Amino acid sequence: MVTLADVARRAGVSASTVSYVLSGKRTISEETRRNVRSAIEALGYHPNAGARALASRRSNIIALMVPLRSGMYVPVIMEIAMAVTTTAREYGLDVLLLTRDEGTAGVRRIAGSGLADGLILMDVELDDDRIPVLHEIDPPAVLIGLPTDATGLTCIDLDFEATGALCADHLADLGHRDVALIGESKGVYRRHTGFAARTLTGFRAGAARRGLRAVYRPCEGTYESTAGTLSRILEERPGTTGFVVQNEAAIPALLTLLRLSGRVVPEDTTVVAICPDPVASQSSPRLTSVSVPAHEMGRRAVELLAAQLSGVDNAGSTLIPPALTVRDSSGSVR
Amino acid sequence: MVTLADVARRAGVSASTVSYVLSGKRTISEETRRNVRSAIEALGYHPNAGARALASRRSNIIALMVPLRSGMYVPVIMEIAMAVTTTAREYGLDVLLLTRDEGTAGVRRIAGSGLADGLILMDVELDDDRIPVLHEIDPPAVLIGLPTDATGLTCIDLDFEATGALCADHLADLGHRDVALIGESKGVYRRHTGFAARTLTGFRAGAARRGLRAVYRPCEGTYESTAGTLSRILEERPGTTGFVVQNEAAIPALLTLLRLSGRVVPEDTTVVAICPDPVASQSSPRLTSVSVPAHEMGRRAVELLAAQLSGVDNAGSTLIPPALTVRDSSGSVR
DNA sequence: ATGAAAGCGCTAACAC
DNA sequence: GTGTTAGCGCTTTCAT
Repeated sequence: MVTLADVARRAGVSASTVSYVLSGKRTISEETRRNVRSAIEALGYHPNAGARALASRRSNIIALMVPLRSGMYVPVIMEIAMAVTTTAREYGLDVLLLTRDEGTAGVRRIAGSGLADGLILMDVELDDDRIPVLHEIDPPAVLIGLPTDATGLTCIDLDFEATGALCADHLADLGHRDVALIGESKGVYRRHTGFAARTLTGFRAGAARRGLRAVYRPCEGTYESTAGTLSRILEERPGTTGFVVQNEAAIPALLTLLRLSGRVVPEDTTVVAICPDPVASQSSPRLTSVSVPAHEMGRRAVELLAAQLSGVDNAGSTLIPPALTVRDSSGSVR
Repeated sequence: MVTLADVARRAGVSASTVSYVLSGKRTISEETRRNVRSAIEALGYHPNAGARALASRRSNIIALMVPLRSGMYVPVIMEIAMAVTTTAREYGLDVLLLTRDEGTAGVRRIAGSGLADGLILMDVELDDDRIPVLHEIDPPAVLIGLPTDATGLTCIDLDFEATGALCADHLADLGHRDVALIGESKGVYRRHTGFAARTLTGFRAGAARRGLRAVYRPCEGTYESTAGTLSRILEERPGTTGFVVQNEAAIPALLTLLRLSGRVVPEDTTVVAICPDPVASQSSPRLTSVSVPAHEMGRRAVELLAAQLSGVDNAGSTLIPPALTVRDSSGSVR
């Protein structure tokens, strides 16, 4: 193994000089820098991560805690994780992958061991059990999602309440009177996952404000459950012409079922999806949608965490305003 | 910060004793163990990861390199990543997430810095540029996928060649004569990704053996491209009644398109998918499929890597035999 | 602009 | 069964 001492010897300088060339925390003469650089190159030196972490009390690793339950908005999770990883590298950070099922013990373990310098938590519930632990040990952390009490925490999320309202407004603008929200699976609401609950709240409020009759049904996302969800909505309100779907797994099934039931999108039925853009534009017809800006959320979470690591206190919630893109599934009602 | 010395002082023993209680590498009296354990508990001690890595030359971290290109068989990647992470924890290992775009430099960086003790590489191409680096620096590593030359490497993958043949056999058994493989996007083949190429080889060989006429078309997975792919297949071979789909993104579109073209699955057309089980059983109709055992691949990759970390040389390729599950999309031709 | 040296918190001989 | 101690490879004062 090549050590810093090896590099120093070869470059004819002291160990500390090599260290300072690497960190840039001291002014180094051009010549020395060149010598050191070429010694590093020649020897194929890589600083030892453990030694560096021990001496500097910084691992340059951040932990990302992702939901374990597979099947839950997988594309969104994946895109966030990729955005976090690539952005982290731009800050010289690596990403440690933790699953949500490590729970509070995971947060304690990571913070306590110094394995990571900070955490990014996904799948945040309204009353998340990890939050008391964050207050207790107070590590640098960013939540992707918005809990009920975000006091003292740094959060970033799409403004799902505004998203729900925006969807209702769009349907109202098109003249729809009876609208329905096809939501995530029951389990998601039971766990009081923030985004689902907030979307529903916003949708109901928006619908009420615009005088729409709104119904809501959770949906597991399978073909059968989507069929059940849809038929119950149409039983209860046969005149429903506007649909908002928040469960991307249900999208293909919903479109097929509407077709089979003789409803034509967008001529007599409008569908608005809440999902990543690629999902919306790869459907047929291409769906009007509010984009879940997964990449941006991941990137900004890292930026916020990196700021904390350099001493900035950025507690507070950032809610990304929703943007609705009209595609080929929006039709107006005469 | 609580250190091992703090624990030792409180328990009235030496530092090494605490260390040995933790590692179990020495026999410790019941009483001492109890004292140490309760001191650890009382102080909320967590061993410092950096110090431990430095002293033991083991980080207890493994690196997982995943494809960056989003949209590529995302559910499979995600399921593998989750299986890797949970299995790793059972071995006391943490997982560092790297993206494929760090390439060979990433492999060098991780191995050189001692950040991770070993690597699991996904998205392995037939002639992968990371392989020479693996041979050069020879870190513990497992490839998920099968390159052309796997000499000296530990690989695990589904036996995609047998998978292709199995699909052809299933269609032949049902009496189909004209069959088609709807594959991954062109980019996947251009990059010589192993699994796609091997499936095609196996499918062609199997079809030839059984006297089937087989066509193959890549497919981007969008609705439009699936429509194009399907219509070109039917132009070329209007009598095609058996389809194998390897691109899970194309599945909903394919089913819709077949329906629109008046073909009824499984009455006059059979569809076999190569995808994770949940995808197959959530489609309508539920699809006959060869399961991509993502969870098993992730778990076994970690097991193989953990074995290497404890000194076992397990170079060689493990090909998981494919299993075909008949569901509601298989129909026989009279 | 550079060096010398004291740790960082742990592991693993080496003692007894 | 337990203690003593010498590092692991780096960062960072303190000197000059």
